[in-house]
Amino acid sequence: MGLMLYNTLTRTNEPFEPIVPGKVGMYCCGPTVYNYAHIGNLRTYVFEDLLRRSLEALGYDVRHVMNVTDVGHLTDDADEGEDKMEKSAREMKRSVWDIAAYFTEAFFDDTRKLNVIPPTIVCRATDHIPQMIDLIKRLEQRGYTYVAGGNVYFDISRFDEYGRLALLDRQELKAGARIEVDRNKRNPHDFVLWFTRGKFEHQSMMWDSPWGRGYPGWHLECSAMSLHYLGEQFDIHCGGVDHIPVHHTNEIAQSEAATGRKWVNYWVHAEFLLMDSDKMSKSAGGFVTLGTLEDEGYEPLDYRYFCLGGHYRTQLQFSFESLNAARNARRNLNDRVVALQATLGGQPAPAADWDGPYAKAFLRHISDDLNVSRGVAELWGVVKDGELEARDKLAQIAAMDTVLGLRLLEQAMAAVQVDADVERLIEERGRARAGRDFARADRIRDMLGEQGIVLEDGPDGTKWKKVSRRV
RNA sequence: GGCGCCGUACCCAAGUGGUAAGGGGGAGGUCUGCAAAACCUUUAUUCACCGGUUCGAUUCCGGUCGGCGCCUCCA
Repeated sequence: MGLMLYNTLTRTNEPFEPIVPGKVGMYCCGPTVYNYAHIGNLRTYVFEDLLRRSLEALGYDVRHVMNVTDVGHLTDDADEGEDKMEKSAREMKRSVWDIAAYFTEAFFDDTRKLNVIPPTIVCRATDHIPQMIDLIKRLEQRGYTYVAGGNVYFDISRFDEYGRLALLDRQELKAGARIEVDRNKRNPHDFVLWFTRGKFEHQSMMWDSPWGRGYPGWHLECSAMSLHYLGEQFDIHCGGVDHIPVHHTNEIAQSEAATGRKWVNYWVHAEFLLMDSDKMSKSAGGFVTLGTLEDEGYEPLDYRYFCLGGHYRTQLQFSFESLNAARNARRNLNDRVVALQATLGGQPAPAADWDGPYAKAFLRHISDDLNVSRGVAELWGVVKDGELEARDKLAQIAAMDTVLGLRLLEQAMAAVQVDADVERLIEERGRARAGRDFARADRIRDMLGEQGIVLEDGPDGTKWKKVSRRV
């Protein structure tokens, strides 16, 4: 069954056809490492992970490239703003390099906790300055640049297709609506490819270039690195919707001007997470991180499950009430999968089976522009099915979870690891109950409860299971 | 001002030109020393509002009201 993907370039759902059969080149805009990622940022990375896992489930060999922006990102783009890295470094009294290393690590800690598969290649902007300089040279040779006030600019008037992705030609742009127009620019939408020294004081990350010592413009790195790692044409480029009008628009201009050909086939954008009917903003401060959630007693995968509840192209309303619902749902799900695994009596979890009816339906929904909430409904369907054998259920669950990434089987296997001491205590409690020594029986149950072992007395005797800690 | 998106039960959230997935929460029941769990049942005659097209619209079109995003920091 073919994958349909919504392509921002055409604003329609299109059948996905890779350039090379069976292989997918995918570039995702990564974090700017001057602060922790907030959960809104993280939603996008969970979405990208979902896309990657879906492609793999459909049999594609995915080359997933993600950048880490560790330089040259201004608080505004008007040649006036402060460099975010420098600002953060000053505030934390550390070097920009330390800041970058620290927050890069923090970012990957978060994504690992969210069970996001690491990209095939992670590339740092500062490791690819030569590629960026080469790209500017190519643009210069083809006549797409001009130098003004010490900076090298991209001249959008030379690129006819400029703004197609964002439908900019259909907009009456209010240039300078929010910031001062850079007087060096011939067109308000021209953007800087290379900044030279002297623009800002105390700029510590600088490199030599044909245009003077300085540093690259923000958009340049994504073009330079994606061209470097994925070639002059590749399949998918992802990012948040906020990147459509400027960042991705400029990336397209740079890349296609340099190569003279179409660059990316499918542009796929994730919508925002909203906080109190407002988008969550990193720069505005007061944002919620994964650490905040953990401090509140949530597990990272609760947040992943929460993200899976909505479609990636619709704004998702965050609230602790909703996150609670997600946590409860995931606990129920985990408990049920543990119960299924327990019936296998210590045998390993069955291998993923995509041929079952639920798994098939799941894949059909996922293929429909990643309709994951519908997919999750199929997961519940198989879990609650009254006819299927536990083994069949688990095999289909295993298949679906390769896409959902909820670690369902791993947790189930861990939970059913029988601890001899626990078994012994249960037997002891059984004897106490038989002797109607309920005080002693309850004491044992409480003790086990503290270890996350829950007992359930039923007609067939006492069952027990390990559950996630109830906070 | 321009461009784009959205408005579904108590909450989150899918979806379709032919009569509303799923989860959470709530309610009732079975079971039980108690509890928990499990299981069963139940929870939108209705999809912001008003018109239009249609045999039929929540789904298409127009308008109104409300919300959100973008228009050079943002995932």
